[in-house]
Amino acid sequence: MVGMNTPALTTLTAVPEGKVISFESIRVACRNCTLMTLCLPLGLAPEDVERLDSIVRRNRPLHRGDFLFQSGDRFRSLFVVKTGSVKTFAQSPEGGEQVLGFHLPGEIIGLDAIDKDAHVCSAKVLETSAVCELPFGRLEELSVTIPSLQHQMYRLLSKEIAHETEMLLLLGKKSAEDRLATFLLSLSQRFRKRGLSPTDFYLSMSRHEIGNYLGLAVETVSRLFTRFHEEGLLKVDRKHIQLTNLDAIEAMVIRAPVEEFRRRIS
Amino acid sequence: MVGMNTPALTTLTAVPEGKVISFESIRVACRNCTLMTLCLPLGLAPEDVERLDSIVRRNRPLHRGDFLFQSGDRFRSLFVVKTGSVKTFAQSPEGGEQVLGFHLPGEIIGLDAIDKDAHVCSAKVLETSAVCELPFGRLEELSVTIPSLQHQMYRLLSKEIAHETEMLLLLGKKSAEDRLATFLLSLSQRFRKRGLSPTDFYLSMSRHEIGNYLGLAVETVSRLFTRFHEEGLLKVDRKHIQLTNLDAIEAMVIRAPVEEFRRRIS
DNA sequence: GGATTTACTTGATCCGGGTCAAATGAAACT
DNA sequence: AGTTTCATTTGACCCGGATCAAGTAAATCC
Repeated sequence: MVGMNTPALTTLTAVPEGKVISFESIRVACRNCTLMTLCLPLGLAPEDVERLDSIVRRNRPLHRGDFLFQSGDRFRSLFVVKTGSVKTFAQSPEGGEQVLGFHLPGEIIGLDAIDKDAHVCSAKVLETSAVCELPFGRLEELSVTIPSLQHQMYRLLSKEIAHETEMLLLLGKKSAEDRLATFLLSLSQRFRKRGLSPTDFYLSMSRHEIGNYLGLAVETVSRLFTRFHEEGLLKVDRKHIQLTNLDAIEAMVIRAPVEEFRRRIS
Repeated sequence: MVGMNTPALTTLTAVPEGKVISFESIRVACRNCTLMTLCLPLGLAPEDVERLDSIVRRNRPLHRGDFLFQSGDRFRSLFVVKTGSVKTFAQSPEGGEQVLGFHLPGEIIGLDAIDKDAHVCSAKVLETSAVCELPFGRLEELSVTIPSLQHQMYRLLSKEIAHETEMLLLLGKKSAEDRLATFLLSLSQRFRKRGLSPTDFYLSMSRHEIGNYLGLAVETVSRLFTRFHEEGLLKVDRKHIQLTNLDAIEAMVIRAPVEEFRRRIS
């Protein structure tokens, strides 16, 4: 109980469980944040980063199972994952749940709540995580006076749309195999951007959550991991993943749907 | 060749094919536009609507097959459908194509291009349509000086994210039957908002395009239309649809995934 | 440490919907 | 009007992945 927490995705955190994190350690300014290029400040002048910095709230670390917000909550703030990981999901009245995304450090959560001024999905912490809170009212005020911040906000929102479009393509067209490969490749690339190993990492989410996210049954996910392992694409041990043939996985994702193609030669 | 064009979705347009539309007829100000509550001006003061109006470009009508833009094009403007309909789609190098959406009057296209400053999908006109063009640079300048416009832009972008999230849910979880029902219900509701019949309309897109959009084979779409017809849910004649039992279709969409539920009682 | 619970894996079976093939029907072309 | 072309429908068949059913292994609880 005193040891390190699950290593899942937390190479950046590595926080002893049970101890309260020193507030000093997380009270760093945006300017010093390793996520600076991933997060909002991208493309802002130093003085504007300072102003943005002044509205950021750095809350104490959250633990597995904690909610950032729940569907229906009044929308007050955007959240940026600082360390750890968070999943977002929509739930239907009957309890059915659709995982919408897994969010790594530097990624922003809550953009879908601006329109209705209420959260339309829930966000749950997957492992001990630190999260920055950006009160949206303040952010909006600020963006009125900082055109480049406004521009970044537009870009951010637009990027989210483009990203969801990719997911639509994934769920609409690709096979189970393609989906898992795409998922693993996405994680790999995101880890790389964060200076972590793109080939050796821990999953902070369960097989069930992966399946739900990809529109697959748990059993299918499990079988695919086994098959990928047998085919030498990766090594799996519980939540520990090593991508031993990243090229093959990339190739698997790249080669696009061939249906139309085949129709044209015949 | 001289008669009315296909009635598909064009109850608002009804433009004689071959004749150039009088520019006067489309050169109405946003303030008089029937789409005002659907489009950007929502929540803007009259004087701000005027300013917005001044940057809107009203191009001559486009015809079936015309592109608003193609994937890879430099991003310059957002587009608002004024009359008619437009589809957006992403294409993979091999020619595979994924329909991303069908856009009706008042709906905005191109929001996913802001981030990369280039279009990431293509937009093709499905029937004779009028489209307003909003040069994004101008729009951004304007939104710096009009906080409420900025707010509307954030809302708009956020709404698009929330909408795509719903599509993810659809593609990730639901059956073919649910998908088509959801699609028809969505059209119905959008027609209602535009003052058109929610139960009697023409489809401007082909079965193939519907199937592609919903992640289904053409044959499946066709069979479902037949089955829905047999079950008395609707009448189909070519592209003409009459929803004769809207309640049943709604019920079909509402009842959420029950898998988890069943697991819990056992 | 042993018991219970929960997560994951593996095998067997089934079915929704994709694929293939062909017929029919509209629309466009000559 | 007759031909070509493309869209849609319908039928037959098949397969990927869901579902059902155990079995196994971790993690959690006493």
